Amino acid sequence: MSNLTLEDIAEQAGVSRSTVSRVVNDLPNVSEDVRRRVLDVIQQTGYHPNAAARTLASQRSWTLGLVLPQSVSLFFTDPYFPHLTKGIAQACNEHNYTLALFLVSNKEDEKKIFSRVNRKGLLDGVLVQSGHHGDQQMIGQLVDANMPQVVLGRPQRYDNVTFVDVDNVSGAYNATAHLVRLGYRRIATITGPGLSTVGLDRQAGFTKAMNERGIKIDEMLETEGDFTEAGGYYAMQRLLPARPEAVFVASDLMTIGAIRAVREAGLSVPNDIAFVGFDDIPLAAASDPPLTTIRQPVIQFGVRAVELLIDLIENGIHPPRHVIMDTQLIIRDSCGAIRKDLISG
Amino acid sequence: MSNLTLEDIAEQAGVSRSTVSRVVNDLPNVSEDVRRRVLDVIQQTGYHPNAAARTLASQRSWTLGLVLPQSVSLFFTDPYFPHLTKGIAQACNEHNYTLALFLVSNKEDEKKIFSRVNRKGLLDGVLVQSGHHGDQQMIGQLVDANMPQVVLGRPQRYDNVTFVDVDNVSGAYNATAHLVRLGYRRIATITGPGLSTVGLDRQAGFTKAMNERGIKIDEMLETEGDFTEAGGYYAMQRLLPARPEAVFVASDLMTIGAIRAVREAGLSVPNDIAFVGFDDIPLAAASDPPLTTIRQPVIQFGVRAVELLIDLIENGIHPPRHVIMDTQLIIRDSCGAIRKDLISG
DNA sequence: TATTATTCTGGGAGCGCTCTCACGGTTCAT
DNA sequence: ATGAACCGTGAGAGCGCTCCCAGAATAATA
Repeated sequence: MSNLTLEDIAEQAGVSRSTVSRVVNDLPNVSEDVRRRVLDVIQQTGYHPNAAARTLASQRSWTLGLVLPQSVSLFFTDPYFPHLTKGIAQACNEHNYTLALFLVSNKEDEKKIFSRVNRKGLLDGVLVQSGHHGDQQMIGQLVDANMPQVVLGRPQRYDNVTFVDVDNVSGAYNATAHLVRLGYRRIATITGPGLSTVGLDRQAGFTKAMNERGIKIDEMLETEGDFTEAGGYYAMQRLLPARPEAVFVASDLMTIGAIRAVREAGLSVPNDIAFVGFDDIPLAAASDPPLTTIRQPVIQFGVRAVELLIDLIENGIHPPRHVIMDTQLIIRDSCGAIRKDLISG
Repeated sequence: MSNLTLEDIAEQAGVSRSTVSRVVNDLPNVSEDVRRRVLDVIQQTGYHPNAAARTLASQRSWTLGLVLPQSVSLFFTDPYFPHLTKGIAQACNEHNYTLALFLVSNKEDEKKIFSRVNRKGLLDGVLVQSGHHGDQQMIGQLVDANMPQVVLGRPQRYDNVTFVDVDNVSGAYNATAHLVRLGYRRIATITGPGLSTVGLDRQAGFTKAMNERGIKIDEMLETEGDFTEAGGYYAMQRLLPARPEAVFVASDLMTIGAIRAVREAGLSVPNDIAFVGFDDIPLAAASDPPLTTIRQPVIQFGVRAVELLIDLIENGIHPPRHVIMDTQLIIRDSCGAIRKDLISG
């Protein structure tokens, strides 16, 4: 049906191709009369401009790429990434960009994907999720290729790259400080993988809060998770013999796993062990008990990243910008705040 | 850097543009000698063909669209869709297609997205998730526009459209039959939304199993959920007064919510009420208790859909095909099978 | 009224590729 | 030796759009 071209519309409206192009792109210098006539023909025929031709001629594809590296195969497990993707997709719609999704699932994929991402005439710019340090290669290559790029999360080396991040340090700090405030002293932490900046930052926030409060950190009370539910479960089993009163866990999903381990050991949350998580995934409020956690502005995060990228595309490469977004402590039951209130009240 | 064209490579290699094109596209009729020479130049210069130009000339974009309608804003809540997306993305990579993601988040979006999806020169074909009956419009429009399309899940009207679906009826049948086999008689069900074929099919399977076993269905034991955790929770609260012995729930996420309601009522799973869910999401195995459920071949499902779509694109529109995939009963603790075994053993 | 500025419109030259066709050079059967 | 068949190569004509530039038409100024 719609193999119509600009030329066809021009003919039917009795004007030139250039004029139709002006109407389609909403440019000035077209008389009201002509504009209406052209618009009518377009309406009647159901004409849509050909995207490839437009891209070729204008050197703009109106398409953004979202690259999620291999370490994010968690994609379908932790609701964080789908949620983020939604924010990004929404923002793309808003700005009339198309979103191309690149999920790297193995080392072989990575090459294919990079050559596709880097191909001229496909993407105007790229959002890259920063994951383990092994993923950083892509970022460097894109810098070299002069492809407009915004990194999601703080990359390992970030001096010449624009990124958006959440203030993980202060988030973790607040979570830990909250536990201290409630009177806990034997506070443990389940960290993220040591290779990720997110994991490291959250651990740093924990350490900072403990140090500032003058609480010594027992090394038996620090253990590493991998951001999965099962990872949280096993981490907690390792922690249990050291008898922590409270745990700051670097993600909600791991917290859910950790609580499962606590239950299995015949203990209860928060009476025997209190928890604060991170992320505020939808399940956090519905968990048993509801999770006290650090909320990230996930949707806003995605939106902001897209805005930065579009700015980069449309206004050229200026000095790299670093946007850090704030988190928020959400108090529910898992930290025992309510119980404490009752006692002190 | 790479604003090289075919012509540049041709010049450097001392051949014509056509020959370079043949080499790049791995076509025959190029002497080994020349091919090597051209390949060398490409290697050295880091040349990549321009995607838009290729698309314009060949009328093929090597890009597939994935459209998730508004009713799937669950996207970031139920792990099912991310998981499916992963399967699709993987298959796209495999076949060297790029995946464009279209998440409809409101009515306004829908128009924008449709006109983008339908635009010539952007997509070679589209995967559309079938959701509520309100979403069916897109499918019809794409048929009208002659856009190659594969529907994910069975659409309302499906005579002239290719789709992939899971055998929801037999899955639900097996789930229910399993509960009957374990000796339960007061069996309830939490269905999906009445507007979705998935929900309806699973309910049909439940009904069929009950009828075949000669068990009357108490209408107090049927209630509708919306595929969310909270929906399962509230549905279960409605069901509790009717005192069911067992419940077949149309999704794992709702099952998790339902179990939460049971616990809050001071009852235990599976001792007081047994459960079978549907989907086998990753959390199902880690839930407390681990969920007996119907596993869907999610990844395979996505892969199959992509294969069908590519076939449609490359070999033209033949009679629509309907692929139905099998499910599998995964027995864990929530159905009480283990307890029953102990009693009978 | 003559002159200059301003608005509208059409023509043309690409954007970087694919694909058909034609042509010289081999190789084969006749 | 002669014609047919075939392979490797290059030239040319698009694919459907944007965007610059040059006229024509109109409006504003002297």
